Amino acid sequence: MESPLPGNSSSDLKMVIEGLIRGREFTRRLKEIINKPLGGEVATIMAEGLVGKIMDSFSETLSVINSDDVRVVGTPSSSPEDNYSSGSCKSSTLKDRRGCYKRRKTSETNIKESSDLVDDGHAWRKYGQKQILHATYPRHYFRCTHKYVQKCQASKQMQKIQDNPPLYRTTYYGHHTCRAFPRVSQIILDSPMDGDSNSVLLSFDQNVNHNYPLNSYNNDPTFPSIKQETKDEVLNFYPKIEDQIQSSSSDYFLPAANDDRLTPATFEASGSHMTAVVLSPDVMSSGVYFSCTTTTSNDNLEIGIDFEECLCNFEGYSL
DNA sequence: AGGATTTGACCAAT
DNA sequence: ATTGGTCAAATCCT
Repeated sequence: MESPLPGNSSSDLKMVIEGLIRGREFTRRLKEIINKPLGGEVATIMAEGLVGKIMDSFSETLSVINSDDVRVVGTPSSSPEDNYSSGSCKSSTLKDRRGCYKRRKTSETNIKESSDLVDDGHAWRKYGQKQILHATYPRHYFRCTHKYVQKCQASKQMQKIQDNPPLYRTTYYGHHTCRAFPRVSQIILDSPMDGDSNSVLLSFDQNVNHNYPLNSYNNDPTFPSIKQETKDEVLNFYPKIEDQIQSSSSDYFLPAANDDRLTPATFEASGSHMTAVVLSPDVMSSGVYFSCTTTTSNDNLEIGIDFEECLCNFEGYSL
């Protein structure tokens, strides 16, 4: 099998996986402590220590990911264009281009299944829907909103594969080459890199709902439609983003190397439950992300960090 | 009015 | 011939 990480050393991948495994182990221990009814002060101290270790694992892994263009899953391809067969589009007039397209060949994919439609942080534009043979539910086709403005080739397909309980399959194709960051409200991440594991501050706007609202003119009631990005949501975090898009600057949006404070993240909040998905800008198109869930109840704060998602993306690849 | 979604048509792959 | 992926006009929403 060819290396899953072209342009990236296997030692880096190994470090990422080890960091994730470490994090998972720390999380497991933390869960044990939390589940004990009477932990006392000792348990609190132990829990705090584990949280610190978990955050360290996050930071170390993110720094590795940030330092290189990690590609995680699928079959490597030399360029986005290589994902498509050569089309036979000869006419240049708009009207004559109808039906003229480059059909996707076997390309780099990342398949994800989940029971709910979690916003992956990218701006998608739906361009088609198709009833697939022997499938109960139609398949929905999405392309990156910035496909034409920034020539971003990323696309995805979403399909409901089960109703009760609901299960959705999302297949990602290609990488995001666009410079627009995932939708964020307002994020202040006081980096744990300074060693103070308790100094993580997450600030977000509760009014922004990143879940998928039902669209009134979506003809498929079983499939919620994607929330469209708003200009304000992007500008909140990168005030000059619009100017940069127009000037085609290539560097402005990139956070400084290894600067975790600028790592983009998305948040979902419902009731007392909040999920933060932190993405590395270099790999967010690869579907690599860390999921940190916090649940607040009265005076208690529970923190769970889900490394399973990350590890799943690395499964099947040998170092 | 501008932008996003819907949906039938078109085309390539099988 | 059939099927899946994409295009683009029509439609809808903000």
